[in-house]
Amino acid sequence: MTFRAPKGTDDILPPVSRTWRRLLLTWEDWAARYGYELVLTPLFEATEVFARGTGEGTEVVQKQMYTFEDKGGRSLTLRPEGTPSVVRAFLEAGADGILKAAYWGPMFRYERPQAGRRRQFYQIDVEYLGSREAAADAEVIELGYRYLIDASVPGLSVQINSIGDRECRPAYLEVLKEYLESRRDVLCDDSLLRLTTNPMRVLDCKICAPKLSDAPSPVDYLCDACTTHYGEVRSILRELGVPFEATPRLVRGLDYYERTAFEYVATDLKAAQNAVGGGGRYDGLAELLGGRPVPGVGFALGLDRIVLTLGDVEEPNPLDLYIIVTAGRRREALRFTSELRRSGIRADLDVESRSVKAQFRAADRRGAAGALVIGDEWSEGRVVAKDLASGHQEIIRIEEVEAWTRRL
RNA sequence: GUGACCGUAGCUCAGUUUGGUUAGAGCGCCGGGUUGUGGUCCCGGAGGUCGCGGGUUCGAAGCCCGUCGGUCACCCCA
Repeated sequence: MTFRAPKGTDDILPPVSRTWRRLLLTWEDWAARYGYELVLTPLFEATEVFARGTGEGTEVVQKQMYTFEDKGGRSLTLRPEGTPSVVRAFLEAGADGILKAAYWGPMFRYERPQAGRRRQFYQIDVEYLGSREAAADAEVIELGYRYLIDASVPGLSVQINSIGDRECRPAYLEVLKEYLESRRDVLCDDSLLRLTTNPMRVLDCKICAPKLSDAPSPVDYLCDACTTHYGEVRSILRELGVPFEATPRLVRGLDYYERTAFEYVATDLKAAQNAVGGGGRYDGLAELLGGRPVPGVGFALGLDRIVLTLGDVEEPNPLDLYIIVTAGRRREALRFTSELRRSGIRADLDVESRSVKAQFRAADRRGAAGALVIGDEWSEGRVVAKDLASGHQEIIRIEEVEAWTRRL
């Protein structure tokens, strides 16, 4: 073995890739049902898009970006997340009104790999741009929930919170800082640093949080507008039948979030990285990128993590018919297989001219429902058709093959 | 960025304790047993620079150092 995939990246091959394919197909279905349209943006952007969008203060921007200079001297960065790109694209297109965007693809962050944390990882994303309404928040949260349930993620819990907006957060931060100053003695080194850079994140610290149970929560300092918004989001979610847990200590790691913040947690997952998705409202992001105000709310789901929660169940590569080629009938077999495929039957064959025995074995391993022998009977317009589950075999006319297959 | 554990066949692992001659098993893969018939069974085959580099030694998969990689946790987040 000479080359390996770079550290923290994965090759996704069968049979595991079958699960990925299924997850992506069902995702396309759910996105379409909720009226979200495909939006594709570049995998890299001007570094500034993330520096200003994702936020200079975030760990992601400070330590985790794959940044490089191209031959024209531009500083570019492989996207560590998708939201700033979509907002940038919306602004660049001069779009107005509402855009409901759905997409999926690889994201890149330079980190030490572990279970559920890769350097190239895959997200399923949704952005609802152009509305400040709580109904938009609720719809986005509902869509993610319905999809994850359909994907059968075990032990799913939806946790939501409101972290205030530009009106009320500054006052809350003052109160929080004051409180944290008074508890300096119990804070860990990291939290002492965060006290000045991003005090809300201290509430997220695994070491300190248990000792700070009496810390002020953002929800208790919301302005009237935020309180109303948060109340509406919750009441609509109840109306829609989406179970959730109000989690006052939930805080997000990206700077642009305000008001609604939420996470999808796979509580059954033993790995430390059990947040299978997360998101929130980002009404200020467009302005951070130098554009006009465009409100928005969205989520990102970690595909790799979803797959992780599903365990090692192997999915089949469904096949209706395996075509068995005998000596001298190769051309006929190729042509007939093509006809079957065009009529909607999942058919495959062996191009290696191996023994009939080997081909039957292959048919069995592929889990094909039936096998067809293209042999001497072909000259009379007939083929041997074998039901591989029962072992029953008969000679049928070529025109009957399609109907015979559908009965299997 | 910090720490712990681990690298032997495609996969899962034995062999390292006490260095000793040709490095093993199961599964998987390919072929034969039926020159047109799968799953079970029997037989055979392919496949390994023992992660890589250096050192100690008459001799290293095994001991020492380094390095790369993997896994998990911290941190961070999807």
